[in-house]
Amino acid sequence: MQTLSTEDYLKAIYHVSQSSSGAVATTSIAKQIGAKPSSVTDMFKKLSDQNLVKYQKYQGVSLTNEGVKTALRIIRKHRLWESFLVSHLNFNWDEVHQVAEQLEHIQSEKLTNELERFLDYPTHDPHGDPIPNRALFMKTYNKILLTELPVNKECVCVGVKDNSSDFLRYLDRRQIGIGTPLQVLHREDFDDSLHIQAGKSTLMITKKTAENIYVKS
Amino acid sequence: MQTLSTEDYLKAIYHVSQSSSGAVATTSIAKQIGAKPSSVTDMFKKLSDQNLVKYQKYQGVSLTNEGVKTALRIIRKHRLWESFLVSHLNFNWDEVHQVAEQLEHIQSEKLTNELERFLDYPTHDPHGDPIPNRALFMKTYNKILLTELPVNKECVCVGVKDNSSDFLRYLDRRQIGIGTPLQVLHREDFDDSLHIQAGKSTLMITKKTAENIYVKS
DNA sequence: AAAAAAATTTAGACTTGTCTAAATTTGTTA
DNA sequence: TAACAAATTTAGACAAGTCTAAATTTTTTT
Repeated sequence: MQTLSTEDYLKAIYHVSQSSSGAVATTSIAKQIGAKPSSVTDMFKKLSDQNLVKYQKYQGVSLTNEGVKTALRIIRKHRLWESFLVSHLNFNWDEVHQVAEQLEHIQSEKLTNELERFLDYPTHDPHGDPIPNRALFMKTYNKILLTELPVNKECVCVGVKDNSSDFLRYLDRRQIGIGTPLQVLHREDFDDSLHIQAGKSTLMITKKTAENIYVKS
Repeated sequence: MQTLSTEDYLKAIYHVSQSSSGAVATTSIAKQIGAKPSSVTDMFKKLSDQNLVKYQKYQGVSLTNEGVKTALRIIRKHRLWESFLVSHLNFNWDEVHQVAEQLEHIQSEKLTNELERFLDYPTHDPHGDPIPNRALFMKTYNKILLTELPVNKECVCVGVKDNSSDFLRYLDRRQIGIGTPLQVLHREDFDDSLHIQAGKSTLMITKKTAENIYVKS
């Protein structure tokens, strides 16, 4: 049974370890959590005492099996709640994160499993991220960034890298969402901007936009 | 913006003040919260500093208007979540309390209001307790204890006084729930036990049971 | 490889909410 | 109404989680 704080740390460590290789550094967690590095060191020690991370002074941490499981349980709840908020409570995909950050800490296996059933066992959340099932297994498809897609190849938007409200609302205005069919019509060599087909409309997006959109073909 | 703990105290003070008159005593809150009286005194001072209660040393507390509002906002969330758990997530009425105790602290007006809409503006929770609406107003009907009902008068079960699992599961086994039509067929003078009609079956209940069932006629 | 910079840890302090034990106030009873 | 009992408060301590400032280790640069 974890405290709110340890759960936040485990989740942060999991996310950082996913997007970089090797041990997770003190500073990266400090940034993610919004705490000072000294506080992070303190917490690393506590997590280590509980065998949730492997910690060596000055060398960062890595999650143990138990730590991974705990992190995935929280991520599972987070993404199930996000799905619920969007599908039944009229939240937009840029509004759900803050509330899900709270809901992910609710302790009740029955609640989580019943929520999953109620939502009909969703495999991905509103941002396209995979939802761990009861056994904490999740289906990841072979997604690539839109920048890596060959010109004229058809694909479908399956997720985003940047989850900021600014970006998500921008996509909303461009009518791009999870499931939208996309196709690169032309890549401009000058500034790497792309002319794309998005659903029924054609539009221009910058390189920065394209490298924050995941697609599968 | 309150902490988990202050919210628990405000709710406890509200509940105790509803079931007794005058100021709320330190000990009664200590019992309700499961803390020592000295801790309660500390918290009374903090709540008083925030103008959520009126506190006079050795004289207990009473909620200010702001304190009542805060308590009702928590109770509103608690009862909405209980309703959700029972109506959509297959929880029984004796299982919801513990989870709702956690969910009631989630901070998001949009969430609360959308949940209320999703549930179609329920006026009472699974135990028959009234749910404050957005304006924190709640409809209380003129309920009486089953012990006070005249023999042969028809009525409907609208709530329970004791919310323990033991009692609620007992009622489940007897097939008595919110909305069940009840009628006292005979009151036994010897031990105050009652023969009642509950829905389609007749059964005997003790005085103790009858004085924990609310009905309206 | 020495010096400088960056990252990390330690030490000591603070806040919140809790506790125990002792002191004080209120109430109850003889 | 004096003495006792019960309720309440105070004083001092503790745990969790955080911070700042200083010390230490690692990494990078010259």
